[in-house]
Amino acid sequence: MALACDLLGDRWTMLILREAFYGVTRFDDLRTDLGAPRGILSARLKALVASGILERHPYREGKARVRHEYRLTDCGQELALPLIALMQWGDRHLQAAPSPLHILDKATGEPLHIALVTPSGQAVGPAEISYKIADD
Amino acid sequence: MALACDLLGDRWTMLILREAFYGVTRFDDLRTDLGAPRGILSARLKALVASGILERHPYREGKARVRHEYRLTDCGQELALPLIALMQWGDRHLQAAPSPLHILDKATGEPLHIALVTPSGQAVGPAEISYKIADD
DNA sequence: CTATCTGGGTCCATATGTCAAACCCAGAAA
DNA sequence: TTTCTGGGTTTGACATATGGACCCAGATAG
Repeated sequence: MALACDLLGDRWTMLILREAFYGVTRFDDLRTDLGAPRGILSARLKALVASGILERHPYREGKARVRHEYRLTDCGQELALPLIALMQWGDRHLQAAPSPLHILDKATGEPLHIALVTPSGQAVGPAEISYKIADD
Repeated sequence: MALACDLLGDRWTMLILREAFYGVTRFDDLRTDLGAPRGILSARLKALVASGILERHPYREGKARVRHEYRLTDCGQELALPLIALMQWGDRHLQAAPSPLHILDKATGEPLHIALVTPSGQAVGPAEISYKIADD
């Protein structure tokens, strides 16, 4: 977890990933959306690629020359849960503009929220949880 | 969410909160566990208190003089979900020492993991999720 | 009464990170 | 041949982090 914090624990990385989930994959789009300096953005993207969260994909639009976009890998996709958890916490506890992103069940359209579940997929309330430190 | 990142998105804050969940509440204990410089720790704790995630509680041990400990508020307690989500992601994807903390169902002892659930408490797989941007 | 120890900090000089603006490069268009 | 544009890297001023020295209060020792 210290590693995860090292990797994600700076002002921009989480925001870059949020944009990636929104589908923003191009350098300049990220830059204008986030207002991050080019140098920082470049460094963060490089680090995220190096750690396997993003992948650099070449693409070409019409007959323009080859460009690159940054796509989430599977590993990166799975960061959705922590990110959504953080977003929902922020929406509940920070009196800021709530995030406009709603997460819905594809079939029923019900809103979804983050919780702890048993292996069989049943949610468990905060009161029913116990923590245990492994011996090893 | 930008606010949440601003608040939590630095190298130490998450780690401080992890310690708080482990039950470490005193300045010097935090300092030795994390190896963080005093000044930073002091500043982070102040910020976390100011934003309502921690509370400063006076206490006295025997007849020593009054000290303070930093306890999670309710708002801080709810950060457990994002933190656990991040921890589980790190355990799965970062080849680091896995965190020794296991999260169990108090009744059955089953291991719990983070997921998205419907309002009725049923877990939903990643494939069954749709995202929607609010109009407003 | 003075010296000293300890938890809980603050202060300060330096190393590191962040920022904005300037520069570079490749291919397409003019 | 010059200019434009996406996608960067370099540069040098500025902000933040770091670790060490210093401070303060109450308890205890001499």
